[in-house]
Amino acid sequence: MNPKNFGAKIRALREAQQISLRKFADKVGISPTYLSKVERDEFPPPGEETVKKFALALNQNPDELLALAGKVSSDLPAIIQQRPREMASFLRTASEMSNDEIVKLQKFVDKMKRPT
Amino acid sequence: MNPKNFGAKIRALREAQQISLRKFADKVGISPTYLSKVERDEFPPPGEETVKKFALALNQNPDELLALAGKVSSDLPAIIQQRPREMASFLRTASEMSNDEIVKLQKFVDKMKRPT
DNA sequence: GCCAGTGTACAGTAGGTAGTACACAGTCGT
DNA sequence: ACGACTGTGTACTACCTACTGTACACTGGC
Repeated sequence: MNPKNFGAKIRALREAQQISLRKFADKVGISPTYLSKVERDEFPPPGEETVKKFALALNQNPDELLALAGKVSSDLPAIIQQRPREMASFLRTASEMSNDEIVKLQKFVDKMKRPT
Repeated sequence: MNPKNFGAKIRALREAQQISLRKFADKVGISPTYLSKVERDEFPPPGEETVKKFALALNQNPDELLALAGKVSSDLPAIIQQRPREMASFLRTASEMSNDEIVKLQKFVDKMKRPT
């Protein structure tokens, strides 16, 4: 929930790929210093764009990595804003659902997606 | 979509209630100066908490007023973060739905809410 | 024993967000 | 014509986010 172990996760993933801190920093376009602090959770997680670059470089799901960073991809708020009442109500209901219910809901939505 | 007429809306609502700028500023806990600028869209909309106070004082739906301000209530991102993949996927699908489909979805969710 | 590469400590900064204080000008009732 | 309102222009400000540059210490290979 809180972004306490974001950095640790990044470090673990990076080390698993055998990339040096400097190379990785280069790849995602930030300074090694900054990355070092972020990986040791001495600094809070970077901004949305940078986290997305992390996800790309480390083959992770961006939404999940962003969640670990305590953020959400900015397209989601934008979607909510287009139907604020409906989406807010939906999300608040969904937050109380069990996993089973979420699965059912996903299936229902999937069916709507495919024509008929 | 963009918060261009947020201020105008606030002013209209406030005038409809016959409340003076100063009284209203007092009520929501900000300075009259600031409110003046906000109402004329010279300043961007205030922060989340302040907008919620606006909504309360003006009998508006907070989520809708927040949307007009280009924001979302912070509990919604928090909900997304608990199931990032599912919620992100759902929202992106929902953003392409017609109004009819949204209504259908709402009904489905409602049915899940009520036990059996 | 050097130097190339590893990570880290220290000290900053630029830009945005969410406001405030003070002083002023116009209007209205008495 | 005075006081008590109304809204507004000018000028800041404190805090936060998302970083950077420089310099340093340690380790391994040649």
